[in-house]
Amino acid sequence: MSKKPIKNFWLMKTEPDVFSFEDLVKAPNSITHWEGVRNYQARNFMRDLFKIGDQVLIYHSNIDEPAVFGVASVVREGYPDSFALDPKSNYFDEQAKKKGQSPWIMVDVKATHRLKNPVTRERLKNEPRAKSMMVLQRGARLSVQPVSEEHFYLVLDLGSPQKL
DNA sequence: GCCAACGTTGGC
DNA sequence: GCCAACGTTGGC
Repeated sequence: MSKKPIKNFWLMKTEPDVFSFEDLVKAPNSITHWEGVRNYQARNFMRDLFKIGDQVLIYHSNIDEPAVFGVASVVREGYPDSFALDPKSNYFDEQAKKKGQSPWIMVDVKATHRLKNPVTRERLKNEPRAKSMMVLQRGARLSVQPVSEEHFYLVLDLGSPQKL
């Protein structure tokens, strides 16, 4: 008898002007490395808790109507974000370069479902069952956040996911 | 474009 | 180790 693996659920924010869910869909095999996370708490989630098969809600922030647009799954667990060492990258980290080692972590994710009805922030705010979602809390800036299983499936229910 | 909330930096 | 100053995020 094998133990059922514990799957985690996450939400990752992205600014669609920089990288959108559709950009992820269009990437080779719909896979990309999620570079540029420069917050320790978010990094620690990716380093310590992201497991292959975990499911991720992809959320667009900093736009008129912030919303969850799709679902991705983790296909590679945490590894060093080498963009921190590349002076040409927007995510260059001078300190990391000096040390010759990147303290930052990235993961690879693959788009699996597009939400036919993107679930807007407004919609979630009007949904009592979503009230405690981290992304809705005042001042919640964390770009990588845990999501409960209940909230994950609630968003899917509201969004009419289509398999890619 | 504004600004509240938050994280980081650096002087002391 | 405190905390003011500063920079960034991101909703509105």
